[in-house]
Amino acid sequence: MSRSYHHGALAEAMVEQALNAVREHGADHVSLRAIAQALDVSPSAAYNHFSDKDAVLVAVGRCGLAALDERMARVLAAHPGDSDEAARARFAGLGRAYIAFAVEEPNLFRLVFGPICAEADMGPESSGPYVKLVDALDDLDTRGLLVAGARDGLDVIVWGASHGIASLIIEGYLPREAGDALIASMDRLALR
Amino acid sequence: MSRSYHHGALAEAMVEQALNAVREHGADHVSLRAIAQALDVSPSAAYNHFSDKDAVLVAVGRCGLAALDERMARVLAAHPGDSDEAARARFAGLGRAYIAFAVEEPNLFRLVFGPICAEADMGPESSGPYVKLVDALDDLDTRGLLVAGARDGLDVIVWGASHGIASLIIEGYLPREAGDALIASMDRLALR
DNA sequence: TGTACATCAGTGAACGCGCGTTCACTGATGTAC
DNA sequence: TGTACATCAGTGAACGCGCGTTCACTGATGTAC
Repeated sequence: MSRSYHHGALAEAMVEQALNAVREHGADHVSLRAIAQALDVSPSAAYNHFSDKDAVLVAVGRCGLAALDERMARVLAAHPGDSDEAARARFAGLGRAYIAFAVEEPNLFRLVFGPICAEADMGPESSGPYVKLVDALDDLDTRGLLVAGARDGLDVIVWGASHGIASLIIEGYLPREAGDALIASMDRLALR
Repeated sequence: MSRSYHHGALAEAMVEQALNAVREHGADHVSLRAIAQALDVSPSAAYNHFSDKDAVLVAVGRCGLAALDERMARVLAAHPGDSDEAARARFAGLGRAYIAFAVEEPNLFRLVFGPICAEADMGPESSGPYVKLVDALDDLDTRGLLVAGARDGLDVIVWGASHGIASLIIEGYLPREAGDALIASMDRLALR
């Protein structure tokens, strides 16, 4: 009960608090002061752990990216096995997971793929999600499930299309169903 | 020279000034006061013409959307005619124009497709760019240039992929060449 | 076990800022007779 | 053609705000001897 002078894990607590604030209000409307206040800590306490506000947001972005990666990992785990069917399911599931993440956590999605995190070399190309997509496509290709000649550049199309449709959905330009339509169309165009 | 009391066309001038500010610094870093100052006008003058700041930004967004539409119209005009080749060139050109707009005017692109303009029912689905894409795809389809069964849902894929890749390029997650790669891959997958 | 001291992680007051917006006002313009 | 008046489009001062960040400080903790 007694609040000790030293918080003990302020850095983690601030990131967690900031994460919730971002999820709810978007990264643009998060302030260090509000986070500090929510944690009953002085506004300047953050500076013992972070160089500035953006550093906190980047940490939040890392959490967001990890959450996306975890969703994708869960999908892979849900469709194990060596069969062609499982390989197809993994591919479709990854796309759905990406879009679901955007729809369910739009503010986090915007932060993760927005300018603040982009500047922090936090690129998804070098991390989990992209690697999982590449692996899934390679798997399909190895199994001869891709249309002839389709593999080349397919990463970029699939990522781009998923990302674009996710963005357009969360801004209200496309209906939610566009996500499923995309998966179906990609299957039809690239898989045999 | 003599600055008259009445500006004469303040609304247009503010939008133009705001447009330049958005292009240069991004919509997030534009302030009404700075715009007013640049036009040698009091900070409150804007309120005779706009209900609030967002109204100015929406007007800027409309300009941005018009600029995108004009680019696309220019591409169509550059490839006139009834031949299959022209139809393919129009389709590829539209995609390239979309991505070029994003790359050359990233801040405008972000504003046009961002939350502020999305709230203002300024959707591109109901306006020039999207209609041009649909027409180009219908044209290809009529000519029998699409892979069998590909037309359905293709608008969404193509728009989504273009939008996603454009976004990922301007945030630095994909290289510029990804745009051309996308066009090539879409041709390969959907056209015959 | 006790003590001196360095370091860590907080405090809280303040700086300095720019912002969107409101308000009472006034000069300029247009219109009706 | 001249005059009265309504309306339009500005002014400029002020309100009230929250923000990121700095700074000198101090209480708590850990370590060496």
